[in-house]
Amino acid sequence: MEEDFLIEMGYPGLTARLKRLSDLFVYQTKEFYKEHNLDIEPNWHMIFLILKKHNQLTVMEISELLHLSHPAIVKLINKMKKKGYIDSVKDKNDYRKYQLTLSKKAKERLPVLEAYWSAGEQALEELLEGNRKLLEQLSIVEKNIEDSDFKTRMEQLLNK
Amino acid sequence: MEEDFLIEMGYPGLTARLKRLSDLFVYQTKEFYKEHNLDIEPNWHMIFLILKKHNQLTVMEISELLHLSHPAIVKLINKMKKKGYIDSVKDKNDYRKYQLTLSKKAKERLPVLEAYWSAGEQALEELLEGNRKLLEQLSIVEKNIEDSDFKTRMEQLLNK
DNA sequence: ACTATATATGTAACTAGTTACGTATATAGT
DNA sequence: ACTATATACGTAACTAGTTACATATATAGT
Repeated sequence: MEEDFLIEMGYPGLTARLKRLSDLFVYQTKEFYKEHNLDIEPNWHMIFLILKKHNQLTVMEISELLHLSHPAIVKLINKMKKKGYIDSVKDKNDYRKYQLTLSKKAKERLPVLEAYWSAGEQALEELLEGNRKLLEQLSIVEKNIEDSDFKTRMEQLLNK
Repeated sequence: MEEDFLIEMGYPGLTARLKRLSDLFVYQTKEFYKEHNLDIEPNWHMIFLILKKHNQLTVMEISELLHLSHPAIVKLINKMKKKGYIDSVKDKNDYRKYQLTLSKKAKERLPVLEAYWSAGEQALEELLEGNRKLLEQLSIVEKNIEDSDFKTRMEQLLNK
């Protein structure tokens, strides 16, 4: 491996390495979809899966299940609606909410999409050399952040 | 840990988890700096360190050492210049290049900044429970991508 | 010396997230 | 029943990266 200063930096290089790797996956997946004329975007995958499992969810429910902010979900869902992959009906018991489901078009497309997602999953398995250590290490960090977040820890360590 | 669908997804949830975690570090570090009235941004750290080590670099050299695109570096450097942390002089042998160095102000600020960076590094060590497994697993993925990138692998696996 | 190609920097439009704020509706307390 | 507070969704402005394209200068080939 040629010189990579983010690796050389050690711990402080981690944040940028996480982003760099995530971006690489996103942009290459986007290219992959484009070349195969799939009319979807990389981060729609999680919405397809979550609605396949739960059938019907609101923006806030998706936001909580994914631990992402609700405006992130709103933007995602709006794009998917525009392309006809999501149906949205006003909740009859609570007029603030919209119940979201996969459209007929989305359900029909699923088998085709799953072939491409499967290739992506296998490629990732190759890159991780067939083990889940990276996922496990991430889970450890995620769990520890729930106990006490990064900023809180920095503040405490600064006052020592 | 309460339900987290990105974790439940397994491999396909990885991309979003990397971004989610990176974003959390960035936004909390930004807050941390703001509350302590440090006039810097989180990703400037790597520029301070790389120029401290190499003394003088061009945009392209930084871009290559960090494995980031050159426009990313241009934006970063322009902000740092505006705040007076970077000096930039036209190269006398090659008028396309600008040689970048840390300004006097930057060098004077370093000892103060290092105390805050140290708190960040220790907080990260806590979150990783004092081992470098996450960094090592990332290195494995980064190395494998150099051999054959994610998209190439997806294409090959799709045609099987 | 001239021309073609390569390199360094800069700019525009994009991705996928964030926080801060606004508006509509629902719920709880008196 | 009225009012205060909480919740759901939406929008704006931001972060930190990307690719695609433009321009200036340098270098190589004839």
